[in-house]
This record gives sequence, C-alpha cells and structure tokens, in this order.
Amino acid sequence: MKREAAEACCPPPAGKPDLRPIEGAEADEELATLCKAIGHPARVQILRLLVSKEACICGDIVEELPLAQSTVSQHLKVLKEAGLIRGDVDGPRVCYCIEPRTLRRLKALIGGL
Amino acid sequence: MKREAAEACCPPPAGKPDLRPIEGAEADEELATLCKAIGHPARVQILRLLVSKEACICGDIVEELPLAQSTVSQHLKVLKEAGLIRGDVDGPRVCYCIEPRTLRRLKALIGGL
DNA sequence: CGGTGCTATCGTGCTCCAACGATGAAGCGC
DNA sequence: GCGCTTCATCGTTGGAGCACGATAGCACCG
Repeated sequence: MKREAAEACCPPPAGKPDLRPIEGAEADEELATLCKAIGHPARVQILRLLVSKEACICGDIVEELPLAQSTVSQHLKVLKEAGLIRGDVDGPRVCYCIEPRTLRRLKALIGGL
Repeated sequence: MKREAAEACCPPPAGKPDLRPIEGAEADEELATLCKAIGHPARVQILRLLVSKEACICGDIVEELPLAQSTVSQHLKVLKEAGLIRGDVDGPRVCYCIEPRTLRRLKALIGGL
C-alpha cells in the first residue's frame, strides 16, 4: 500500500529559454489549445495536484477526484495531448507529472496578453 | 465610414489590488471558466485585437475574422459572460473592450500554477 | 503459469459548442 | 415616419466533450 515512487520521473528542470514567438497566428492557436485543455475544473484540479506534490503521483489522482477511473484517465489523456503533463510507466503503475516547459510556455503566452 | 469612438469606453484603470484567493476550489472553478472562454482560436484572436487597439473597436471585429457576424457575436457573448470583455453601447454600434481587472486576475491564477 | 492490481480503451448516452442564415430590435439620418 | 445600418437573438445542423460501466492489456507476485 505504500507509495514510494518518485524516482524515475520528473527529472529535467531543463533550463532552455524557449525560442518561439509570443504572438501571431501560431501562438493564438497554441494558446487556445492549452486553455481548452485547462478549461475544465477536474483538469485544473489535476494540475494543481501534480504541481503541489513535488513527487509525481500516479493513480492516486483517481482517489482524489469524485470521478470514475475511466473519466480521470480521459482527462489525463487530454492534458497529456496538450503537452501539459507527462506519463512515465513505472512498473504496473503510471507516474504522471507536469511538464514544466509547457507550463512556462503557457505563462509566457498569457503574460503576452 | 470614419470611426472616432473611444470616448465613453475603456475608462477605468482601476488600481484595486484584487483580494480573492489564488487557489482553492473556487479559484479552480474560476480558472477553468476563464480558460474555457479563451479556449478557442477565434476568441484568442478577438482578445488580441482588443488588447492591441488601445481604442476599443466595435463591429470591425467581424471584418477581421473569417466568420459570420452571428458567430462573432456569439464569441463576444462568451467572452463577455466570462467577464473578460465589456460591451458599451455607443449609439447604433457597440464598443467592446477588455476588462483589465479580469485579465489581471487570469494572469494571477495562471501564475499561481 | 495463473491470478491480481493498475491503466487504458471501447461503446454509449447525453449535453454542450460552433457555425451558419434568417429574423428581430434599436438608433440615426433624411 | 421611413429606411438604413449595426448587433443581437433564434433555430438548426453537425460535431465535440463529459461521464459512466464494461472490457482488454500489462507488469508483477506467488
């Protein structure tokens, strides 16, 4: 029942300064995609969970949300497709964690408004 | 055909420091609502238009977007309901402009991630 | 190798969204 | 008052999104 984990995941702080433009048609599309992914309370909650736990938890997310496992899995898929989170397989479980680069990118795009 | 306008609209910079919390269940809901409103390319484009033009334009937005007038009107409604923009009636036309307070609020919420 | 636990995916119903054309309401100019 | 312009709203259609239960795919333990 113990959950140690937090070993093979969430490694790279990745200090790259991001080189893409902050506005323009592509940036508009990108911002819309990211915001659409965040545009659901359950997804915001998941993001907050992954940010707060510095260690990346896995299916414990399901227990935190009042939703069925399949529904949570779908939300995770949406977030992953948007590039906001990452899922590393750790044996039988999957370890999700935020993608700091995308999060920074989002903050930059929002800040550019 | 001239558009002077930019008189009775977009006035208050409103230097109030915003007193609501940056996280919690309510903040989650709020962030989701705001992001959902932004989560469409056309809406991002409208926001950018309103930010760039310091003067708040009106139905010129329709001419900037490759969409029907009714569709643009709906997007404007979504943004207005989210509190991101404001629409002041100026005679026969309507003058839309961003709501700086909400925009700041959004930046704070995103920054809190 | 067979079971068990963890996730992902499938299929389904329902609701909401996005786009359009057509129609209606309000203000201005003549 | 009449017509014109400008927006909003209505009604419709097609396509996503959200939720669930049921099912299938793996990795591990015994």
